[in-house]
Amino acid sequence: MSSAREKILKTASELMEKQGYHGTGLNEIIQTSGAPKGSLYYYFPDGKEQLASEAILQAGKTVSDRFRERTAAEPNAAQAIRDFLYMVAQRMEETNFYTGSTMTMIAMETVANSKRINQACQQGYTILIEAFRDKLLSGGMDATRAGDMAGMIIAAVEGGIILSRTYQDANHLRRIADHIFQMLRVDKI
Amino acid sequence: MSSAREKILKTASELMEKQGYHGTGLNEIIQTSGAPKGSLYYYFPDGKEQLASEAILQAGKTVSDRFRERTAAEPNAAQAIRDFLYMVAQRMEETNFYTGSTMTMIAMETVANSKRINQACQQGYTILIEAFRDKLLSGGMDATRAGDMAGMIIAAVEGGIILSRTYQDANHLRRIADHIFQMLRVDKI
DNA sequence: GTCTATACACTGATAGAC
DNA sequence: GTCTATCAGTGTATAGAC
Repeated sequence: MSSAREKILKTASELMEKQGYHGTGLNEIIQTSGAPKGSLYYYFPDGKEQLASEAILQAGKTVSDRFRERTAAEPNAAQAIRDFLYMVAQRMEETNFYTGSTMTMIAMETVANSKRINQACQQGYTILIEAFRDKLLSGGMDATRAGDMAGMIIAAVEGGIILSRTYQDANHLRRIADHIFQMLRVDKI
Repeated sequence: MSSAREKILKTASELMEKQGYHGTGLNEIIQTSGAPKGSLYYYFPDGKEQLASEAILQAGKTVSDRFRERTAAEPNAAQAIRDFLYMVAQRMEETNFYTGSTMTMIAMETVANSKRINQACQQGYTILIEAFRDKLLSGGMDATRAGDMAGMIIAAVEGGIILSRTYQDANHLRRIADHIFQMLRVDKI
């Protein structure tokens, strides 16, 4: 895998997470990444749409992989999920609330315009929901409820990230995490 | 209140709800609204930033007013909230999932760039959360829990709107609504 | 209050040399 | 693979006539 390609993709992901799809220019991506300008359309012949699609998919995979890693050691699913969300909250604080959800913004911005990006967002969310669902399954929750709850959790967390980012206060997300924890304790998993 | 000013504000609100802040141009707003072009900077001397700030505040007020109206007749708070959210879900279906949250996208896009817009978003969310909190209070919930639950509900609903919009399926939001209903039934309000 | 015209930066994208 | 130069279009914003 080429280094220039990786740098461009990583920078695009970070900038779009902070400023959104339309708020991030290709020139800005090139300058920030330090990658050679001629490389952009060489590695991403379909331009910005392709770049965003790949950035979203990568972001979804990265988060779900990280979730699986960080929660592997904790068999208590409720506890594991809360711990992970607290980690996300702390990361938001450490990054001036610019991080948290690469997908949310791009998903909202581009529904009306790009089928391709929309499909990438759907895949990204699906991967993420599956990771949470699997953790609930491993805790002994039945399949139907696990799928339902995983979707619920992702929705609440996305909302919590939005509020935390808007109010610049990660405690909104932490309260969501606590609530999810209480909710899951009922299932004794 | 001038008609041209209102038309510009309304159109800006609708377009930004669909395409986001950076995805919506001032020329597009003028053309779509049919308002005279010379009026934009006459009524909004601070340009796009002012326009977005006012659009957000108005959107927050509109939604919270509508919530208070539609839920006034139903004394059961849990039922009232669910009914309202089902109405939002139906409206999303009727508008090709372009509606649902004027604030979310703009809030996320502009945190890094505009203090003014960010404050408008905070106010908008606060107004909205208060409307839900008041309904819970009127149902007999104690103040601390009502404030907490209102924030939780808004977060879950925002997340539900994001998923519904991304997957083009309003049932994501309806499932959230059902879950909130179950959750509130525990409080017997 | 509304009009036209326009300034100037920046956008995504392409061409052709090396 | 990477470079430079450049395209046409659009972005926000302003000036000055009416």
